[in-house]
Amino acid sequence: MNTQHSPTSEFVGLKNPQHSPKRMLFLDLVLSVFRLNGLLIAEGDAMTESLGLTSARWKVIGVVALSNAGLTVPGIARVLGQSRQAVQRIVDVMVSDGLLHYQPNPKHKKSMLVLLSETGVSAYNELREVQDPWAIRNTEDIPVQELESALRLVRRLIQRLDR
Amino acid sequence: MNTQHSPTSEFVGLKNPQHSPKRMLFLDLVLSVFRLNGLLIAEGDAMTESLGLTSARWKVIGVVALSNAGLTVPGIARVLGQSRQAVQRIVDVMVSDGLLHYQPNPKHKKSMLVLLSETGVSAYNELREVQDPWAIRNTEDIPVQELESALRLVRRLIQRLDR
DNA sequence: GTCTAAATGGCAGCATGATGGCTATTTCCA
DNA sequence: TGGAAATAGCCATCATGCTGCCATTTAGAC
Repeated sequence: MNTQHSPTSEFVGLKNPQHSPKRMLFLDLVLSVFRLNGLLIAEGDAMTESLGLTSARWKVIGVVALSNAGLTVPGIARVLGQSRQAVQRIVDVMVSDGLLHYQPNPKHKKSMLVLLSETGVSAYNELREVQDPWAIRNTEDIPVQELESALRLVRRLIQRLDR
Repeated sequence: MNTQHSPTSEFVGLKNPQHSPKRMLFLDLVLSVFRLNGLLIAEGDAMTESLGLTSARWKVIGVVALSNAGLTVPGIARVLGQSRQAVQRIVDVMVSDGLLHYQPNPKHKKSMLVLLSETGVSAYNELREVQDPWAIRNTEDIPVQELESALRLVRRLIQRLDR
C-alpha cells in the first residue's frame, strides 16, 4: 500500500510537551484507528477480490449469514451502524449479482427481508476459507488477553460515542 | 446517529461455535474498528463544524502544524497513510479556503511545500480548544495503562498490515 | 555524465458512506 | 380507534478516498 515506511502516529503525536500525556495518547489512538481502518479495508478488498466481494460486501454478507430469519435493510444498517441508504445500495447490487435475494416480509408490506441465495451461501463459505487463515495469521503472536482488552476498550468508546 | 441501540459486534460475532475464540475475537475487533472509525469521523465533523473544518481537514491541519519546515502533499499522504490524490484534493480546497498556503520548495521544482496560513494557525488553536476537552472527556474513566496497551495493539496491527 | 527507476502532478472514474427531502407504511399511545 | 411519531423506501447531492493513466521531475546506479 505505501511505498515508504509511514511513521503515522509516531510522527503526529507525542511531540508537543504542553499537552497532557493522556490527551496525546487518545488522539494518537484516534489517528491510529483511522489508519487501521484504511488498512483493514484495503486488506479485506484484496483478500476477497477473487470471490467477487469487497469489504463493504463481506460486512453485509456476514451479518445476513448470521441471521436466521433474514433481516431488513434498515436492520442490517443498524447492526453495522451505517445509514440505511448506504446499505440499501450495497444490498441492491448484491441482489442483482445473485448473492442475496429479497423475500416478502410478513411483518411489513414494503420492507422486504434479505436472505443469502445459494450463491451467497457458497460465497460465504469461500469467504470464511480465506478469512479464517487471515484472522489466525494476524493474531498468532498476540495473546488472547490482549485482544480481549483492546476489544473491550474499543467497545467502550463505541458505546460512549454512539448516541 | 442511531435511532436504536446497535448491538454491532455482540450480534455479529460470538455465535458460531465452530470457530476458534481467537478468530471470532479478531473479526469482532475488526468490525468494531470499522464501527469506531465511523463514529469518530461523525464526532470529529460535528465537533469542528463551527470552525469550518471536517475530520479529513483536521487530520491534515494537525500534520502540517506539527511540521516545522512544511511538508509536500505526498509527504502528508505518507504520514496519514493515504493516497497522494486524496490529500491533494483536501489541501487544494484548504488553500482556496485560506487555511493553508503553498511555498516554493527549494528541493523540488514542482512539488510545493504546504504551510499553515495565519488563518490556519488560529484554526489550529481553536481546534485544540475543542479537541482537548473532547479527548479528556472520552478518557476520564479509562486508565492510562489501558489506553497504552490498546494503542500498542493497534499499532502492531498497522505495522503488520502496512506493506 | 547518462540513463533508468522512483516520485510527483494532474486528470478521470469509481466505490463507499453520510445527509436531506419527500412519500408511504407501520407502530404506539392517548 | 384516530392521529402523531417512528420506520422505511427512494431520489439526489456531497465528501472522502481509492485506482489507473500519462507527462514531468528528481534521484540514484553505472
